[in-house]
Amino acid sequence: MKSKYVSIYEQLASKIESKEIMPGDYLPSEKELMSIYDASRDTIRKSLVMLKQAGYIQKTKGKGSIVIDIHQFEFPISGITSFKEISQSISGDVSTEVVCFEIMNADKNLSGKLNINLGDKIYYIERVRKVDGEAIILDIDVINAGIVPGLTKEIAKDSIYDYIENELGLKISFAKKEISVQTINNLDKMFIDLRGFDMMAVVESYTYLDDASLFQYTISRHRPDRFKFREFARRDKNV
Amino acid sequence: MKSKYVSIYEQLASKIESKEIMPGDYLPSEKELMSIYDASRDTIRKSLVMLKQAGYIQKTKGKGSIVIDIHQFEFPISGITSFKEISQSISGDVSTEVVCFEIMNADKNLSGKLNINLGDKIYYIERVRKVDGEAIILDIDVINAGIVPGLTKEIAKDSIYDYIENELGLKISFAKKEISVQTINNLDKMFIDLRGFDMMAVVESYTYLDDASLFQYTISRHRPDRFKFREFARRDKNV
DNA sequence: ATGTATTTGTACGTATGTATG
DNA sequence: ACATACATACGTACAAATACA
Repeated sequence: MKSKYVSIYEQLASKIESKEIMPGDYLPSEKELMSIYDASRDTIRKSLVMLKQAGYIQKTKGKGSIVIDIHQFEFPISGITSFKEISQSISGDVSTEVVCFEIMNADKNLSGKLNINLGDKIYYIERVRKVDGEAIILDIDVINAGIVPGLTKEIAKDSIYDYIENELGLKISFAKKEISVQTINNLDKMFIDLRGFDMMAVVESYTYLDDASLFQYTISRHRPDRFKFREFARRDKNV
Repeated sequence: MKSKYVSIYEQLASKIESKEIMPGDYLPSEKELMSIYDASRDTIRKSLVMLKQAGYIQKTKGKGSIVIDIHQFEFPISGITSFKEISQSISGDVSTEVVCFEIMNADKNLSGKLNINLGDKIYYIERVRKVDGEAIILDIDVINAGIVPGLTKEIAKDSIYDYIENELGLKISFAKKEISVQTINNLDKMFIDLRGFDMMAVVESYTYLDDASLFQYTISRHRPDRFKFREFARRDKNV
């Protein structure tokens, strides 16, 4: 059962996405929204906080909530988004090839990354992402098999996140990410259509479930000409 | 006057930073926090939402709020942070050289970036950032002089954000950022100690005040071996 | 310049629902 | 079954910033 304030957030966000409410316009006041959606001020304000954090609106005391123009021309790449989810907004033919799928015992390096004991079961997966037939991304996933059991090569070819959330019913909650630029390595040379590039944009992620357990360490290596990372940030974190 | 929930957030965050409350520990329950800080549940929950968004804690219904270990080893580079603020957490000798400071009329390109009229007054500033004597970052700032008047070369050498917030009393509120990797250009060759690198990590930012006015467009070009961008992201945006 | 209405921000209270142990 | 803890949703009151007559 979805909560009321999330539902109101989604309705307002979709009105903004569809340009029914344009950038520069003010939303109805909180009082008006209360009667429009038959909700208390508390509920409306929670929806507005979500809109604010997501970069849809800017609130000003005494004035109102204005729609800002961040969302109109591009989709966000930041946050926690699976490749399958991202690929839906990419124009072009997208495919995934699973070039390595192993269940193994964690060595010293990998057990450290996942904060588990030496020898614990993990999945080690390498996937190449192709856009319009060109191999441009190499994803290396290390997944704690004690938390995420039953993975198969077929699932890895489709969407691991989909399996975790919809088959296992687990909730992916938060991630720490680190972006850097690194010189190419042997895996890049083997699997990526490098086109002469000698560096790769690298996103390392540690991803956690809602019980704060770390289940995944990912290295995502992108050919630099096809890499773009977008972020919406707020200096003032108040709610 | 700082609000109560922000003050409680700061107290709890500092207890976490200082390891008085360790990762893995649970915070006192909301009920207990109410009596500790003599506050209502609403106020406590606002503080906890801030802690959650900032990556300090994970909340679980029925259990409590556990401290997670994201903040222990590193500071975030993401968000809206001035170079002066970042440099305080860098070990090493940091300096800034203002290699270009001009007030000029916006041409077609720059007026488009700042969403102003052709010919409006802007500041165009180029700054080289050195760490331990080595030039590793080139920052190019285009600032709307109608919104941020009175800039000087001296201010640019110190901190423009400091001037905007503390001298002009304006509030920097949000930014849209885009990270990419680009081949070096003539400015890089002129000002950066390239050490043979032929690409740069580039962060483009559009930064806004709290009245949703766009005042700054920045291109920050980093030598790739010294570039690192960290983000904390949540898949579930509820408040 | 002043006062008033509007709008958002903060703080508190109460009740009920849902997940955990 | 029960107690505990967080989540949602309703309400009230007042403060602070803004807009306007």
